[in-house]
Amino acid sequence: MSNNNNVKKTGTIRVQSQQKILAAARTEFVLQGYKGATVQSIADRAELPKANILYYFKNKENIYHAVLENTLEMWDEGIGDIDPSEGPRAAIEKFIDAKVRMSFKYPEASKIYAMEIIQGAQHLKEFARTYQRKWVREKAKLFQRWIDNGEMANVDPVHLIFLIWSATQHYADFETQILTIMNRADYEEDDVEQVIAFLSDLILRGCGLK
Amino acid sequence: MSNNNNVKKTGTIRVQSQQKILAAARTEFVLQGYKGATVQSIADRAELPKANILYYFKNKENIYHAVLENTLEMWDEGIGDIDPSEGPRAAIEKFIDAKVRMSFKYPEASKIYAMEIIQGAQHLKEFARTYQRKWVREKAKLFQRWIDNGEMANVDPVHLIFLIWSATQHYADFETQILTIMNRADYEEDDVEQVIAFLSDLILRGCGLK
DNA sequence: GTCTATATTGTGATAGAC
DNA sequence: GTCTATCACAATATAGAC
Repeated sequence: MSNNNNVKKTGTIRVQSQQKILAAARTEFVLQGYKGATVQSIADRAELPKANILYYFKNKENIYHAVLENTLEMWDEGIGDIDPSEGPRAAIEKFIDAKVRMSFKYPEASKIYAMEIIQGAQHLKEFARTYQRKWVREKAKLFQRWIDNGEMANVDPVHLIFLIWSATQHYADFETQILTIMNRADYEEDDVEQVIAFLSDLILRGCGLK
Repeated sequence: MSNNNNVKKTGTIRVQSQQKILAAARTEFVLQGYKGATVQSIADRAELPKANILYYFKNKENIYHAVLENTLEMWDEGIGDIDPSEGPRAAIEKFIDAKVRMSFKYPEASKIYAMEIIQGAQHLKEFARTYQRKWVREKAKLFQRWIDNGEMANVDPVHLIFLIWSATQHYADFETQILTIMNRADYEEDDVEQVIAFLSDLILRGCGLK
């Protein structure tokens, strides 16, 4: 009876703390890798005692799982879907647009994902096997139909998807290299639009759509 | 005097052991990350006692440095140079060809490199700042001249280089994902040629060269 | 729900016998 | 040059006081 009235308040602290922990963990996992990121370093970045981290997430692997899940949800939402009726040009344009904006907005999510794949995708083989494979096959079929109808050049649809993935994610994953080469400290407002314009232009022309 | 005659033999063992260690280390660093790869795991993979690893390389960081250097040398050699006199079409074709073959032949080198960049490139900022920046600016100038001469479409040369890098390295770095999506266990002979054909075709057309 | 203290394990690195 | 034994330390995770 004495603490019935602060259930909600407690819940808010819980959610806030978990969010802070996940954000801190994402950064640490990117900078130090899974093994290199210590629970202590995550705690320091989240400005919470180490024991609290383990109170909320039980162990380090659970934190990593939570971070990965979070990342995949983003991947899923951010891409949106392709509307078959709009034709190849609009479809590719929208797809590139969405992926580039995601890369610039959530570079850490892209990096976590990339590292996971590079290291063998131990934690998300199932995701690629089921969800992604299906997604790629569906979209590839759609592109193939457009090719068969003479609406775009005869390019391999699956490799086209890989090309768009790699070219767009590159701006998140290789941020450091790109900025160093361009002699800049950070990306600027214009960069997103410029990259979208460049990639849309080149890829659409490459697909015989310009 | 008693062991004068086996100096050469000893030297060979040294070189052989170092090569075995570097190969094992490269694999471990890719699979487990810098911190996750232990000296013991490298020793096990190289089939040598742990103490021998540290005898040859002093400490773990030195092993990693040696692996990185090795990787950069490959990057350097593999790409070759662009001959300004051969024109944009041959230049881009050769560049794509070289990069794709490298990716399929030395996927681990590409992966090590990618992880290093993603994590902030602490060990090779100098490399990007000096060598790579110069390389990109030189090549970009060359492309710009071709554009100004009307020999190719007006695409941003620096972003074109990024696109070719990302699209080609993708087949090494995201190997796991690509194979899973294509429902295959390994790459096959034909794959290299197919990827080269796809990328050359799309990018050349994208540059107005087809 | 928060935090301190600590048990336990594993790692990098060295000393020293062969 | 090779390898065994060991040290010093850092990490995860838990127990239990508040």
